Amino acid sequence: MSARDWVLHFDLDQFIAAVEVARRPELRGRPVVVGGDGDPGKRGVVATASYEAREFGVHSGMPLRLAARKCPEAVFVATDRAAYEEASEEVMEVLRGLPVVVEVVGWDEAFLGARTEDPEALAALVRETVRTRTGLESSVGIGDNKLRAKTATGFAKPAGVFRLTVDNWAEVMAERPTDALWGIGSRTSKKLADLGFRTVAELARADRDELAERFGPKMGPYFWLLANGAGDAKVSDTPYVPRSRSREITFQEDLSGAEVLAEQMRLLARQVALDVVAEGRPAARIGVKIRYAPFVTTTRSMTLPAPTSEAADLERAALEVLSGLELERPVRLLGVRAEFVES
DNA sequence: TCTGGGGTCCTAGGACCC
DNA sequence: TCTGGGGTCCTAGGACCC
Repeated sequence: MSARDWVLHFDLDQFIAAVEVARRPELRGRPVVVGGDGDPGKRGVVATASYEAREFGVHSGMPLRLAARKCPEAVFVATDRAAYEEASEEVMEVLRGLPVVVEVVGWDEAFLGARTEDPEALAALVRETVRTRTGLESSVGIGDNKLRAKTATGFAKPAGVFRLTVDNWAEVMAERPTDALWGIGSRTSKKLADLGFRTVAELARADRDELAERFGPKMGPYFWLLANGAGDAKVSDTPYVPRSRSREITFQEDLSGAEVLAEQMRLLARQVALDVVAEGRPAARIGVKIRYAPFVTTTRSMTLPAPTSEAADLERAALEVLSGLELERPVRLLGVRAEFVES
């Protein structure tokens, strides 16, 4: 067997719940639900449920209130971003100590590039090293590109390894619905079904021009490539450069009135301004998001007269954009986003 | 839905300019 | 006016992911 390039997709198992259990060992083996401020009576959704909680039908994105009804004996824990960022950084450092190129793609995920004869042995080494150094369980997908590695991880979980390449892509994926593909969600899957493409195999045989007609010049052909398992195989450790920074808040009680909302917007804009300064690059655009009580969401944005990192400028711009919106109806969410100058 | 928060990228229409 | 054609920028919204 000869050495060749492989893409591994590394993914921590139930990451957020695992971090909470690690610092509160008495939670091990119990249904744990992390989300919001830990009060299932309040507005908020599940960030991560432990496998024990998932047995009750609790999953990410589910309203906390509903999770509490499905699993009354669950332990509800507040989200603690700083703790997850710290744990994530620790794991990524462990990965960087291994003979792989590490491309971080989220708190709990990274692509690993490596040349090896035995990718399963490498995957086992990665999992074992992370477990002994951090106590966290993980799964690894092995592929000949990022799409297949990422997809493989879904079959590797929990605490396993799975290989998906050109050799078994069709065998594994052909009869699955199109939303099994990374990048096709429920909306697109439904539209594809309306065109007669229900499975990955059907989409793989579709006419690219027809897809471009329906989904646009980039997305249409891209969906076809996904169905055929094609994709980028380059793993890069070049540091990630963010395009934007945003802050948003869902109020526990709906708010309304120009003054009340402007005050909330000032607080959000100041936070974003701090994020912009920390980033060390000026913002070129400011966007405001408002969600009214019936969950109807509107966004408005403006290009700044000149790129800036000044808190006063960003705050003024956010308030100006906000003032163009209907503010007398009950509002459940306000958000603000700063977009950086393209680099 | 009782529906968070932080991101990315694409699309399409209108404005504007030559 | 019986109103070309192409390029670029701006903006709102859609879709997806973790």
